[in-house]
Order: sequence, then structure tokens, then C-alpha cells
Amino acid sequence: MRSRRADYSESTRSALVDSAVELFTKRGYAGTSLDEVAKRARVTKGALYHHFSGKQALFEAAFDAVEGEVFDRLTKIMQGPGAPWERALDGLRTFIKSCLDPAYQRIAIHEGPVVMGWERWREAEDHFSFGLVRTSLEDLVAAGEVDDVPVEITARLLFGALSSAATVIAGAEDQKKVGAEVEAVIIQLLNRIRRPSGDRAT
Amino acid sequence: MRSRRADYSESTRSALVDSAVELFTKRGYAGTSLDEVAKRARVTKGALYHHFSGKQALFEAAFDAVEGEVFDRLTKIMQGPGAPWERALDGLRTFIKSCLDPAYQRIAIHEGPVVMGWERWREAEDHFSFGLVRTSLEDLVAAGEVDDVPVEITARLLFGALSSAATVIAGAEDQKKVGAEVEAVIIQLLNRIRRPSGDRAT
DNA sequence: ACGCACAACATACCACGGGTATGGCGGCCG
DNA sequence: CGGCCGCCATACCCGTGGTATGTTGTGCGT
Repeated sequence: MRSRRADYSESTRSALVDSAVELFTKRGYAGTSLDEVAKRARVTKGALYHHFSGKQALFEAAFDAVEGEVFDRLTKIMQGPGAPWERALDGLRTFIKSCLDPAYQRIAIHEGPVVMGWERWREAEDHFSFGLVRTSLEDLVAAGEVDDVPVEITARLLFGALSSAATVIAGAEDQKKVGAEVEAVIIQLLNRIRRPSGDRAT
Repeated sequence: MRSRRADYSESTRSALVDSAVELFTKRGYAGTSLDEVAKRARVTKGALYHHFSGKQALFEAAFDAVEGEVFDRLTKIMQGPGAPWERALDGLRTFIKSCLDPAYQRIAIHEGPVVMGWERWREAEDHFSFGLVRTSLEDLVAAGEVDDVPVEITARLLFGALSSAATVIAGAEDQKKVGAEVEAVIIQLLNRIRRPSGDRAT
């Protein structure tokens, strides 16, 4: 039997995280005050400092929240049916779409490395979307779908390119159009590193 | 005849910028106080606010400084002798090296978009290193060295990949080794989008 | 040569926001 | 049912960005 207090506590905590995600997305980390976050969650700073050790910790909670959503969406696709190559392309499309979420964009991609510090951000990303990009690339190499590239490096480059792409799309007038262009360029690029089907390991 | 006062003024201004570059690089934008910057330049905050309208303006001055250096190095290579393809590869190598400068890394690449806002950062980058990447890619397309890719998008993707690469290299144990690996991957990739010599326009 | 005007700074001060210390209220456990 | 502790509110401190005002010396006109 879960206690009543635990429910309340969890509720206010998640309210704080939601509030944080919203405000960090709109005004950025430096631009949002903790009083504001607390107010929007209908509590005071005292409650905030009871649940989180400080502003950074609150940011990391918000980071985990937005990353978690994207992660869930992507893992569903990655574990779904279909050949490795098609799953990878599906994942690619979904990732680009996820990158259009302003919250993911600003919190996870842009301000994450700055606020958390790059080292910590990198560690966190390993368990989230970057980790998926890497393993998915590993799978492709293992299946013999692509040439034997250095996975770690290539994954980093790909992830960086995708992040930039997301930013470009988000800032574009016609997001649909630019999004399609980006997808085309990436897919064309991936096709170039794809092995001719005769050379693939089974 | 240049006035004495103008000399002094310019001197303290550049001292402030140097100090800002140093501190922003070491402790980041949020982590450095203006008093510190002023103290290291052996002036007070009053002088700082005489030369710059605020902390953001100071950051942009630091940004221009570090970007300017990289820009100068790169333009020299781009305008040098040699075939377009070789010049591009030279530029690539130099850019990767430049990205290893902690100041460029943190101020121009990481904190730039966050502090200045992405829109303004993008505009600024158009006149600096990103502009060079773009025009250099344009030249390659114009010379028929590579396939007719969408230049703007591809340049953004490439720039994003290179920035990530720089971060990875900077954070690696053996920078030389990882740097060489990155270079190899990129060059291999570029070779794949290169047209066979017979198809090139002269 | 002399003093005026203004650029180039210094000093003093304010406001705001992150962090902390302390107080109180209400469920849960003995 | 009584003390306890988790959950949260209130009050306060202080570092820091920004501002308003004072001071100095340089260049310029006369």
C-alpha cells in the first residue's frame, strides 16, 4: 500500500519538473527564476529545494524527462519489426521529428552541454538518444549493411549533424519542406556508405 | 596623427576582451563575473560598461575575437594555391585543428548559440567559419568536384558534424589519434560524394 | 597659455535571484 | 495518542549584473 504522503510528494515533484521543462524551454536556463518555476507549480521555493539540491539538479530532472520521452518513442521503433536498414531509416525519421520539439531542442541539445557541462551531458546522452544512434549504427555494421567504419566516431559525427539539422529545421519558415530536404540529404548520404547487397554478410 | 587617448582607450578595450576570452573559456559565461574580468584587465566595472553595453556585448566581442583568428587562418588557405579539392581538404584539416582551441570550442561553438541566441549566432557564423565552409562547398559544386547537393543544408550538416567532432577530440585522452580518425572518416565520406574525374566540368 | 568640454574611467548604490536557515503543519508509526 | 519526521513555507543573506553619479586628464579652441 503506497502511502498518501508519498503520492503528494511525487505529485508536487512532477509538477515542478513539468513547470521547469516549460519555462526552461521558453526562456532558457539563465532566463528563468526558481521562484517562477515554483509559482507555476503552485508551491514555494522551499518545496523546490526540498526535492532538488539546486537549479542544476532541477535542470537535470527536466533533461531526463524530455530525453525519456524521445527515448521511449525511438526504442519502440528500433525493437519493432523489419530489416535493420529500414528500421534505421524509420528511426532516423522519428529522431528528426523529435528534434522539432522545442523542449527537446533547447533543453537536451542546446543548453544541456552548457548547463550540465559537456562531460556529464555526454554520459547522460549515452543512455538516451545518442546511445540509440550508436547501437543502431553498430547493428548496421554487424549486419554488414554498411562498410566497417569506426562506430564511435561516426556516430558522434552523425549525431552532431542531426542535431544541427534539427536546429535548422526548427528555425526555418517552411519546416515541412526543409525537413524533407534534410531527410533526403541524409538518406542519400547513408545510401552511399551502404554496401552493395552482394557484399553483405548474412 | 592618432591621439593619445584613442591609444589608451583601444588598449584597455582589447585588454578587457582578452580577459573576457580567457575567463569565459575557463569558467564559462555564467561562471565569470564582470568584476573578475575588469580586475584581470586592471580596471573597474565602470570602464567595462563604458566600452560595452553589458555582459552580452562583452561576450560578443570575445566571440568576434576568437572567430576572427580562425577566420584569418582559414581564408589564407582558401585563397592559396592548389586545386579546389586539395584546398578544401587543407581547410578541413585546419578547421579541425582550430576547433581544438579551448577558447574557440567553448565560446564560439558551445556557449555562442546559448548566450547570443541561436538566431544571432547563426547570423554571426555566416560571416565567419560557417560562411567559409559553405562557400567552400559551393566552390566544389561549381567546379563539378562533387555531386549537385543542396549546399545550404549540406553545409549545415557538415558544420554540425565537424563541431561535434571537435568536441570529441578535445575531450579525448589521445587527441592526436582521435583527430586522425575523425579526419579519416570525414575524408572518406567526402570521397564518396566526389564525382569520378571523368564526369567533372572543367 | 589657459581653461573649457568631453571622453575615459572610478565609486557608490540598487535590485534581483540563487542559496540557506529556521519554523510549522500534518500524516504515519510505535 | 503522542512524539517524530517528512514535506513544505517564510525570512533572510549575499554575490552579481546593471545604473547613476563623481573625478581626472587629454585634446582643442581662442
